[in-house]
Amino acid sequence: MTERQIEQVRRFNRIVTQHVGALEDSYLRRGRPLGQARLLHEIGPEGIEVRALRDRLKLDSGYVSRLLRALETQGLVEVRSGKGDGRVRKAFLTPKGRSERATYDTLSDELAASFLAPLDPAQRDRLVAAMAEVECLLRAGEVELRFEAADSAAAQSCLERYFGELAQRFELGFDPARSNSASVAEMTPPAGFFIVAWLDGEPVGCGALKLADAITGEIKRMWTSPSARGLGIARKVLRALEDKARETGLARLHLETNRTLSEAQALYRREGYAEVAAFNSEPYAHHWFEKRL
Amino acid sequence: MTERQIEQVRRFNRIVTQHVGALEDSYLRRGRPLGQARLLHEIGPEGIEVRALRDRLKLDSGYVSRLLRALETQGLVEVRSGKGDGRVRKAFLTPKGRSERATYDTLSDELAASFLAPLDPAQRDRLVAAMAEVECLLRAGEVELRFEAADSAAAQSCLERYFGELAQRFELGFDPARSNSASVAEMTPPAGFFIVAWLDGEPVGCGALKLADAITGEIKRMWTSPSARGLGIARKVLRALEDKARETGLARLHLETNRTLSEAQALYRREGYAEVAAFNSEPYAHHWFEKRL
DNA sequence: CCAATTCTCTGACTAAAGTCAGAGAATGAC
DNA sequence: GTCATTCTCTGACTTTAGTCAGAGAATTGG
Repeated sequence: MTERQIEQVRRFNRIVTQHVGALEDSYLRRGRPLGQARLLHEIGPEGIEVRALRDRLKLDSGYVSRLLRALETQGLVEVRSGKGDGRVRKAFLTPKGRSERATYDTLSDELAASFLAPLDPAQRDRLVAAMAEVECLLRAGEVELRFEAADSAAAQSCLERYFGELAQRFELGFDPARSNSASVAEMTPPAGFFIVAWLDGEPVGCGALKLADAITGEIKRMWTSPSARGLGIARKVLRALEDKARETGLARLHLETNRTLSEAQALYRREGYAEVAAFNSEPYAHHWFEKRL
Repeated sequence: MTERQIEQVRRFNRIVTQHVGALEDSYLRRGRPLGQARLLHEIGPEGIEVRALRDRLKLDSGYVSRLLRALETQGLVEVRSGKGDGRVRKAFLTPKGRSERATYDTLSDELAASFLAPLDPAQRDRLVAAMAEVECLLRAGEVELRFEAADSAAAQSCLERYFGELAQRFELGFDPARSNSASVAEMTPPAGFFIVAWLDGEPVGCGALKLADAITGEIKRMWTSPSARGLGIARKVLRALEDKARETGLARLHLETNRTLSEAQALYRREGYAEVAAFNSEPYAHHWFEKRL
């Protein structure tokens, strides 16, 4: 990365914190100490466990307790023991607290509007588009890949969602049992690998590498959660699997895909996979690809 | 502005403050109280007058004084009376303070780099471009227009810089005396108007409207500071002058321009000015424009 | 030269933010 | 059933952040 880029990022940081930060502070605290205001926002309409609150805001337990007491005496919050574990207490908004939060919401809208107000419509569109792009790329930067056991909770949750989606998208539905196998055993080292993409502590994508023979690997189970599309997760996963394949000494990778998955095909072509004749009889496949490593 | 836009701005605010804000705090304070850290950054390599410091950070005079004392006892800062006015004191960084600031600089670079690091080169370019766009548009939103007396300090500073630039750009140089007049009197209500664009308390652009006859106005002295180009300032100034012209009951606007000022011509065309035959003998003009209001 | 003003500093505050060491109840492991 | 652990809370702090009133020097306007 170049000096120019770093310079731009720094300038951006400065300007944006000035704008957002300065305004947020004066605007959104509504005369309340920052600590209390933060708590109030963090307690959603569903309530939140006190320990979760502590965790999220990274505050001392005594401090949180005191802040909650303050909000309670203002009649904004109610803390009561939830059902289940009697030690854990949960904070809820009272009606008054809810309306306070609603006011905050309105102000937050106003703050956002104040960014747009001085601009003309064309500039507004540009600003919004650029903000979406920044947001998307910052989030993309937060994605973390980790190889996981194929039978881990995260892996299984990905696979379930993946199969569910295939069932919806394929003309004929999808039944994993009819498809060529990629069993847990086949995706467990050293027979294969399963990788999970994480974002904000949630699994949002996956992919698997299955060693077919001494020189051939198969890419399987490539999936990205709809909530995390457009962040380049699939590409990252694919590249990570390719690295792993190279490391393992493989010379080529195979994969097949269904014609309804056009984004996937575009990705494979972009990443250097060439369409080849069918190398297996996967019933759900319409295209077969190969890449030499 | 639409709900979708506001939603996007809010999401952007949230994400960015999380990223920048959270990191900046823990990263850049280096164990120092925020107030001290802010002061340390604001005292540049040249030193800074204490009152300027107060102004910039909007802090109480007693508070600043105390913070400076704290930095002094840490050996980071030295406060001494400057030459000239004996009341005004100026804060300077000691060598130790300078190195402390250098460390901060490095960390700030690292922070910026941490945004870029997880991305691939194409994504980095996209992020940097989007950040530049956001920065530019946020700054554009901060521009303020004010009608000012044509002989005010701001107006004169703009005009001086404007003439200086013309002298550089025109093949034949530029001598205001040879050019068609737009004297202070002619730009003073009700004979005419002078408008100044402000950004961060600095004049960064100007424009004038001179009433030629009962139905005709002339646009003159359109200029934007090089430091503020690309923010749409000229367009804003032009539109404000047009509004003023309409208000005054004018039916058409005239303006002329030199062939070297191609951006200006593009602007005039975009804003609905049509090129017409020369309506005066301005020696520096190559193109004459008219717009019906 | 005098009076008003400007600039910085100190003393004396208050409020918020945050830390630390337990106490007391509930739970989990064995 | 006992003991260690978990979770929340209170009391007793410290440090930051920020305000206010005024003192004392230097400067400016007339």
